[in-house]
Amino acid sequence: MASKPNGVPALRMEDVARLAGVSVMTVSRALRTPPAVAASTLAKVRAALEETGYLPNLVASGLASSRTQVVAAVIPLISQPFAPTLQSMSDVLRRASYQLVLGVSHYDPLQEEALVRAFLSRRVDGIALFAGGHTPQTIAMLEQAGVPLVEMWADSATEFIVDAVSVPQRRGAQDVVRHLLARGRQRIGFIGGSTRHNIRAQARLGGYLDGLAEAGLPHDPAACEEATHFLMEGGAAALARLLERRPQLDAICVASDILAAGVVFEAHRRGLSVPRDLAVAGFDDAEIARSMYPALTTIDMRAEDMGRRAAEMLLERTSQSSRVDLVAMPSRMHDLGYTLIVREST
Amino acid sequence: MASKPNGVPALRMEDVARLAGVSVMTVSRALRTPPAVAASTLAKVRAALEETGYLPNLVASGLASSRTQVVAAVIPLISQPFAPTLQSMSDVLRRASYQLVLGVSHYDPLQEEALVRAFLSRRVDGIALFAGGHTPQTIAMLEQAGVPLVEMWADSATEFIVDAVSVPQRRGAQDVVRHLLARGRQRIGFIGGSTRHNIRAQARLGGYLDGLAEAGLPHDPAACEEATHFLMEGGAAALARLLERRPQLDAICVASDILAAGVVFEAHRRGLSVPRDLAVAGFDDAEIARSMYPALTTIDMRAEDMGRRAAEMLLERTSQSSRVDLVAMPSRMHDLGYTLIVREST
DNA sequence: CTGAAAGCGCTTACAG
DNA sequence: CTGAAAGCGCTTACAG
Repeated sequence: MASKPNGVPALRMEDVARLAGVSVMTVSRALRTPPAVAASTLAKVRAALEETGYLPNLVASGLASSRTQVVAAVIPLISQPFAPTLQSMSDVLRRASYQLVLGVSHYDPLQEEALVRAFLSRRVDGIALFAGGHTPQTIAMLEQAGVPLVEMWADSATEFIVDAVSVPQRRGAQDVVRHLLARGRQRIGFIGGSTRHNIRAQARLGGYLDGLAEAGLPHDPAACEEATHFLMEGGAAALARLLERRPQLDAICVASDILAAGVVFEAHRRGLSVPRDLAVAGFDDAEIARSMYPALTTIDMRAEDMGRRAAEMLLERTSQSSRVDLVAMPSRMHDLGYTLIVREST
Repeated sequence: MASKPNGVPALRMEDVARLAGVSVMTVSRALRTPPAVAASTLAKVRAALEETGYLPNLVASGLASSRTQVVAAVIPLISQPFAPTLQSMSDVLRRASYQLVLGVSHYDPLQEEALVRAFLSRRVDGIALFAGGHTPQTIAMLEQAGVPLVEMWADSATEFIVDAVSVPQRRGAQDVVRHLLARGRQRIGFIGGSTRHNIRAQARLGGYLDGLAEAGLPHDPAACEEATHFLMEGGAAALARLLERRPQLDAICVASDILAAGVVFEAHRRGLSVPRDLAVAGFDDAEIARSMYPALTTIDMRAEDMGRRAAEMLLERTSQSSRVDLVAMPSRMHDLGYTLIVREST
């Protein structure tokens, strides 16, 4: 079975035990709870470990202990602004001896469902999802599995399953509009991602509309445009469509920095100066927001805190037991707040 | 053990078998090799599967079969230009019923070693690494484990362990210099990443020097700068340092599009027009290269083909047996070539 | 502090 | 086409 063509099998704990002159249980203890082993025994085991270069079989230990020490995260896209969230999540988990595995859903509830199914089959000890847009089957599987679960990037008004980390995105978008109005802009357009299956896109559009309403400005549907995909090109193309209908806009509230960067590039391509001719504000405080010229005014979404807090919430659940009752459990929502960062683009 | 607080244990194959009135072996076969089961039996099993919502325990099956159906990739950074590689890798692997798991090394050989150790402990069926910069321990572990292995993003002249997918990056950088010279530029600077532990950075710097030498131009070390990190800000800061020493440069050959974007932003910030005052060429054909204004001249590194081919090479090895002899095995290098893409920035 | 026994939930290999 | 037995390499739970 697990043998090379030339017949050398993989090392087992038993090989280490024989070399150290102890039982496998003692090797197992030396690896997991060293203080529970006599110092002299520990030294013998460690010497044998060193000599053989033994690597524990975590598949076997996962089966025996019903704990895989793996946590899964399903993200919509493998790109900014999610990288800092994953980084901090991974850091917190690693310190607790958990490994983070990733799945990418492309904003597709069915792909998310397939990923959740695969992760549950691998018996991960916890799952982090992005809030909203789950299929009923996904939720049913999670409840049946009783796996610790946290949702991230929720809006503070969002529905969620048990635990969530949120940011008041709707209010954030409203603050962007207030800021643009305070800068003297009156004809403010909006570019966002598809609101289908995406509560973040919905919340941001909602905040834009709140901001207009608060100022007594009418909602002009023709001044709103949906980007076809979350790439800079998507933002550029959306601005082109928008300006064709409403060439007199003097500001754009954009629901993502990636899209906003594309908006700025397209404005430059058309000879418009940002912010003189067109003010552009983004969302997320992604890397490009502070790096590009002009630097983007944006909403800091606490991406790093989001990952840290999500990981901590998961760890609290996993420490309780390997299976939890998602339905009966009191749910928790941790709201992180946000900050409007004013830079050169507005 | 694997039971909820309220006492409901996780479903096992045995539960499905009992409901379907067959043995666990028949359920196992129905799941993995349906044609080996009689149609009427299959129907009964499938009904039971459906009714229970059973999810196979892949941890147990991994232990029993010595195959986890998981392939690991260790990447330097979770960002462009690696996303398309991971995407195509993941697609090819999924079609073959393998799952891709990711590790991020931050260009640190010790972190790579820790990741490889973790993946080997989880008994992944294959590992994809970025070529170069491995510790001796990493290589020793891989050889002892006998795990199928492929290295990506090698330069065609690079050393590698067994299998590799490469692009002639050195020649690519040389072509960039030729292109800049053909555009009439004479004072061409260079900005790259740290060449420490990074054969890609080394190859690209080498190509730049080849290009100068070919044209009979002297190598001016003060016209070369190393970015401190692979972010746009790193490219911007590097240009600032470079122009302080050599303000008369009329072109910059940059070893990465991300850095090149930062270079363009910094040029704009200083009131320099790109390409009129300063031509800027990147490398990788990352998303931002075609999206930004001005769009970047760059080298298409076949990022997508790289992932596809790497996955295929791994699958060929895993199909042979679960353990392979990396030392005795004939190694294979697949070179993908590259394309110079001329856009607005030069 | 240490170890022998049983078991985790599957698959392999074999028998019928 | 189907199933009973053995085993994958660990950990749990218990005994000493």
